[in-house]
Amino acid sequence: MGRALFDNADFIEAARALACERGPGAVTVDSITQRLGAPKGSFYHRFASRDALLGELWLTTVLAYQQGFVAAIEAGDGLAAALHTPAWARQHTDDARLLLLHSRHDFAQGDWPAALKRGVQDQAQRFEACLNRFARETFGRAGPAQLKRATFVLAEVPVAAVRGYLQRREPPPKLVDELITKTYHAIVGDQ
Amino acid sequence: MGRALFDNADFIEAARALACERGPGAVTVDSITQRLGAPKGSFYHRFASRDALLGELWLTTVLAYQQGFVAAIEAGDGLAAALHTPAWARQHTDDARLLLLHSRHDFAQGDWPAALKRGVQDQAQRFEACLNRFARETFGRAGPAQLKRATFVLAEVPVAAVRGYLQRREPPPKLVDELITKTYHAIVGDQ
DNA sequence: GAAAGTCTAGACCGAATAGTCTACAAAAAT
DNA sequence: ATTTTTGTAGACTATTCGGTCTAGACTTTC
Repeated sequence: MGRALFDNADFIEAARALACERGPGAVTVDSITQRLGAPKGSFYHRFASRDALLGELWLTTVLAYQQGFVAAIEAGDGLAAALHTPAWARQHTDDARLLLLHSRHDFAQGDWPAALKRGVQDQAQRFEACLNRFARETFGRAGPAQLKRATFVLAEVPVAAVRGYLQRREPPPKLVDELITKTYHAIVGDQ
Repeated sequence: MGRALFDNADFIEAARALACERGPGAVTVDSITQRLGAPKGSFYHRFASRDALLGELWLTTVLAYQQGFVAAIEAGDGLAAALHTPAWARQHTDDARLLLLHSRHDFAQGDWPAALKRGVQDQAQRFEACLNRFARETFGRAGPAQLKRATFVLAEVPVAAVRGYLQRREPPPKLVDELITKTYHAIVGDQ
């Protein structure tokens, strides 16, 4: 055969499924191509390396996640930003498992392609900007302590509250939202 | 030479150092023996497998961590149990990095020796018992919702609050205790 | 319809790594 | 002193995995 039997998305989708089922470590080039019935050459015709594929998978996932978060912050609604994590986890269980159960480092340890590296930097910077903005608006300034408060309330606590359910492949119950909300008010309400 | 140049602890110590510096994935039998200047045969004379060594490392570390936690619960002091995590992280930075920055699964994926498996089960059970006791004493009963509240307040939040500092190899500041304490009161104070 | 470009196909290579095996040296037991 | 036990020593094996390379099939272009 001589014409496209697969496209980039096929490979990424196979990788996503594998990462979700058996963790990022199980995403090998062989396992991807095997699952797809594609030859190895096809893979390397499209992706520079395994890291390139995994990096792309990670970056697109984190961007999808971050979108709603940024929107909530830009709307000035911190609580909505904090509750975005459980909401998103309910809608996109697989992606949430990918993102919140593993660190970026588990995806690609070696040499990311330059384009991806920049993409990740941009993403991290946008996230940081959100935290800064929230810290300023809520605590008056954005020193280290205020930034930690913001991180705690917007990111650390929501992720921690959701993780156990993701591990057991259960949707986070409404109780999670209650815990996040109470924590939010306890920290933001009286700094 | 014919007599013990090394003992079990030497290998475990080398493994701990490697895991702390470069993550559990970098703990290979070769890297351990190389660091120690020991031959491979010496390793396998003492440990059944790489997983056996890593399992032992993980189990001893988690037991050391858990000790203070259990004591606080048995003294009926939930807040002390919640604050045990940052306190322990300050005193045992390396061990804390090991334990709180990686999951048990990162240590040994394959076949744990039976003795270790039982040890881990016992440990998990003791931990679960603590959560149960706290849930009953604090929320009246120990249903799923009360257990989640207990886990959130005693484990998930403290670990989440501390993680960022461990990643950057900084000791968690007092602010962390404040955040944990406020969260604790917000959840426990008015269930 | 010939040439060029695109994609499939999979054998092959080199590095890393868990684990084995045999030889042997020193201490302990007899 | 001799035998047995214990542990050192490291070459060797098997496997897994990322990545390369060459051959060829199909499409597009001219």
